[in-house]
Amino acid sequence: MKYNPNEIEAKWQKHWSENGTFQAENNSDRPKYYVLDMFPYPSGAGLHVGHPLGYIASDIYARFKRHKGFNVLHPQGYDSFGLPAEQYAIQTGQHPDKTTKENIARYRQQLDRIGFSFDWSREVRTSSPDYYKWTQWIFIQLFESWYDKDSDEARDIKTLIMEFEANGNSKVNAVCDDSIAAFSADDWKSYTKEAQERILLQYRMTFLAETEVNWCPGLKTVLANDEIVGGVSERGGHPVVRKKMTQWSMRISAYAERLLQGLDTIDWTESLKESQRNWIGKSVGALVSFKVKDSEIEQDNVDYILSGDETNAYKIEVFTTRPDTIFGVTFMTLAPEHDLVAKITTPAQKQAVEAYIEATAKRSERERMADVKTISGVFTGAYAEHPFTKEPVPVWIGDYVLAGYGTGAVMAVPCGDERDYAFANFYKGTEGMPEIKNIFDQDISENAFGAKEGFKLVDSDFLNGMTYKEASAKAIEALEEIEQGKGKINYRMRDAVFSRQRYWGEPFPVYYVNGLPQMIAKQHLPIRLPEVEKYLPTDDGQPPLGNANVWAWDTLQHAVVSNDLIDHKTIFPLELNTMPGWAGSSWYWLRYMDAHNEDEMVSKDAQNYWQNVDLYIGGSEHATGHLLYSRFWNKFLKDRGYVNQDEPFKKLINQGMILGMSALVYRISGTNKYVSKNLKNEYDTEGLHIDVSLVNSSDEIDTEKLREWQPQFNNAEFISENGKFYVGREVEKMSKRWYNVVNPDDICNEYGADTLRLYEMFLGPLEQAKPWNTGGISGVFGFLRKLWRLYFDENGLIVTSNPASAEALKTLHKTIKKVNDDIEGFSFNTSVSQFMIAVNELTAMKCHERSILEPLAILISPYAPHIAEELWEKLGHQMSISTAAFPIFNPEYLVESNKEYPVSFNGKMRFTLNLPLDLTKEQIQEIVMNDERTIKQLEGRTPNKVIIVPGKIINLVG
RNA sequence: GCUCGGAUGGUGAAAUUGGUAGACACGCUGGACUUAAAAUCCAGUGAACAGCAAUGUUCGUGCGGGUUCAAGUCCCGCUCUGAGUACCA
Repeated sequence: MKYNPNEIEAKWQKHWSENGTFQAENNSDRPKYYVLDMFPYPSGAGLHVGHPLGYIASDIYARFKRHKGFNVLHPQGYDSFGLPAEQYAIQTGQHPDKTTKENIARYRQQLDRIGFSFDWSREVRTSSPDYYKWTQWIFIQLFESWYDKDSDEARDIKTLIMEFEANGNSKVNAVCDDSIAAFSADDWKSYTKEAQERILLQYRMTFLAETEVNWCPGLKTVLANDEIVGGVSERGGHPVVRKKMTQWSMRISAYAERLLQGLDTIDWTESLKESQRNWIGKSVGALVSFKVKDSEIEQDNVDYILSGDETNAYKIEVFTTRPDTIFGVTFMTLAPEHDLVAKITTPAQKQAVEAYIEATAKRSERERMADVKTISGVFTGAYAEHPFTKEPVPVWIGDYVLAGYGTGAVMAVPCGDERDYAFANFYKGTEGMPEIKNIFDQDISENAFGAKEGFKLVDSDFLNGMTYKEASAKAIEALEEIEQGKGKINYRMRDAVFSRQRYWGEPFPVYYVNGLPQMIAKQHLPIRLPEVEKYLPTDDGQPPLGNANVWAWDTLQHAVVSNDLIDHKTIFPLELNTMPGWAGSSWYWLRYMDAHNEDEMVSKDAQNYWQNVDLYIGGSEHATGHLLYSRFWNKFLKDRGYVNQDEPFKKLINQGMILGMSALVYRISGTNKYVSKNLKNEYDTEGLHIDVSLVNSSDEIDTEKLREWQPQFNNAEFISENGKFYVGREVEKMSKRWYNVVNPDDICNEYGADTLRLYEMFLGPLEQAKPWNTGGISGVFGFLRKLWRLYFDENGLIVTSNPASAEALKTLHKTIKKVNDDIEGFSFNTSVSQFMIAVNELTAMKCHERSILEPLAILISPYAPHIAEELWEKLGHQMSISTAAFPIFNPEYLVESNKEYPVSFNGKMRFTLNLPLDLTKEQIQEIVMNDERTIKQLEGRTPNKVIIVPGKIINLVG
């Protein structure tokens, strides 16, 4: 009987599917284990061999845990809202739902061929109304919550209303908009309902606000910070500009500290945690307020006056991480967009300041980023007052200060900050730029002294002689005393914009009454995406949902009705934006626990049982997007009592990317002649990508096939070497564009899924990026055939019930140990090696004993489940091998009586010596010293020292 | 610039708490089987030198130092490279 992968794989895939072999139980006595893959976006291109890498690893782990007696949840689904389907719809007019479903069908087919043990009965799709109903519901929960800093958690908005009714907002310590006016309980009660709603909107966890957003004109939508890479959109590479728009926002900043602290409790790679730490960007320092000299009181600008302060001047608030350097302040710089600029600029400087602001506004974000070297700024003519010395401090504007970080203003201390130093030197000698104040006992003639240690403060009044730590604390204390500052922790992470001007996303369950958002009650969800004729924004710049004709909310019928009926009395317009791509992916792991629950996002029972994800495998590109938002939503849902775990993903592993091996032919420039790779340097050539499937394993191509591949090669002339034509190879990302995509279906057809699975694991460590190279696949395929031949010959099963030899038992137990440890350590490549070693050894022993081959089949089944099932069945078992217990390692079989000792002289290994392990050091030394090879090596010398580590090595020194 | 990884044969890569560097596989070379090829099987394969050979010697884990009886592994200083991030006050 021959090993025929295609036949047995189809058979077992059908069997698993029909029998629901991998369906997880929600109420089981067995311990639970939750293994999750990052669910795919079903693109039109289908899967390439890189996609399954992480899925294979997680599948091995899931199957291993089943063998270990766990009730394993290993689900899969689709992140099926997204821009590509929408853009395809714009081009072709096809409904994104249709193309998405087609793509999903193709993905499913490809996934099924690889033999994953997914529980498909729990499949989720973010674009399915059954699912996004709950995404909408979570949004409503966020709207109905506020963040209480005192209890450090999100709470029901009703508790806030009760507090307002009882005490006004004076005692409320909330994460909310800046500059909320104070009001008393009586004030609150006197406000109209509308005014109250406007105030509440400033406290809600998700809120509507006019915010400066990243607007991408090319995509006609706003983008989140994590969707922008190097100043351009991640998708499409379009430029991005700043623009003010009214948008939904998420108060993720409320969770900054908890998101940071939580990292210490989870088992993720250090680099991933570091990315999140950077993104959160905590800095500890102080808020300092500087009075602007000679400025007139203007009560309409109360925003800029510290509450409780009666002075009648403008104040510039700055954030600094170096309050210790307060006496080094030489000037101040405001961002050009800062609101105070227009108010404090002197008439003499007005023209210059306005010209500068105009010039910076014109420069795109990208230009500003690309060009960080150029120093520019303008003096406003105004002076602020130093809080302690009362000396005048000139106020400048400059685009090195960002409006979006801190307060948009800095106190410039050139002696301690490179940027301030460069700015001061650039404008040295011009009006408004004084001499640099040096408050360090250090030389700053060449560079600023940026370090936080290794100095003593001088010329700093009451801070003299102190270190960074002492002086910072003292300065903050003194600032608090004069009410001109306080200690402050600042986070770089901004609140997340949650509105997108797109069609293919979750609609908001929101309608507007007098411009104020109203939530639609839970029982009327989901609010389904309306049909539109065009998927583009409307002519007057409304998002695509502006094209919908039936997109109004009838508050009496509780139904979506035609826009014509809008009367602003009982029928109101619905929200036109949709939710961003990360909405649906920020809670999907919870839905798998209870995928068909129509009444709840997830039942308490299901959530209590499954808790959170034990192992999550996916790409590192989601470090600051999906993985941060998911942690945020999870913590929010925990605060509100819907989940019981602080963190969604206990352990996380990033699989490395599988890269493509592009093939290039070299064209002699300006001709239609092509030269074989090794001749390319003799000509002036340019490389052209050709399809990798035309190339054999020796990088050789059949030029006739190339002629047929694309018309440009029809009449080409090929200059070969020794009758062969070679292509060049280059490692690049797998992409249609480079013709280097390898489809897993092709590998399954030729070798089978088990070979694909083993080979992807054998390629190297899971986390490492690696190029796809089919060169080594024959070795893995050969291994499976060799494995098969331990069980079968041409005539059938050859397994015996004879007792196993000690040698065979040793091989088996060595393998049990290694494979068990490797899977637990996610070192899948090395266990494939161990399987090969085991099969090579057993073949050499002619071992066909059931007592060896049965456990061996179980060991291999997580990796190569189809062949393992087939062997298991042929060995006479009725139940799926996935129900078999993992073999138990017995160290007794590995006990050795002897050790092949390496004998070294001065650390260099010269020969080995086989000795019983129970010898004492003295006995070993005696034998070694009397060995003729030792005598020869020593040439009559006596070693100074003899190192003997029993069971390890022998080393003679001297 | 900052942060976190990585560097080992022709190739992908192994190497527990420091203890025989290169497991396993690909490729290559030679051989067996075959009319031939494919497939399969067997042997060899880090480099250099010496030897008919068995074998021996030297070098060898990016570079330069150090600790140690012993370093791919630990420490110090570099180079290159991948990824993330960036005027963050």
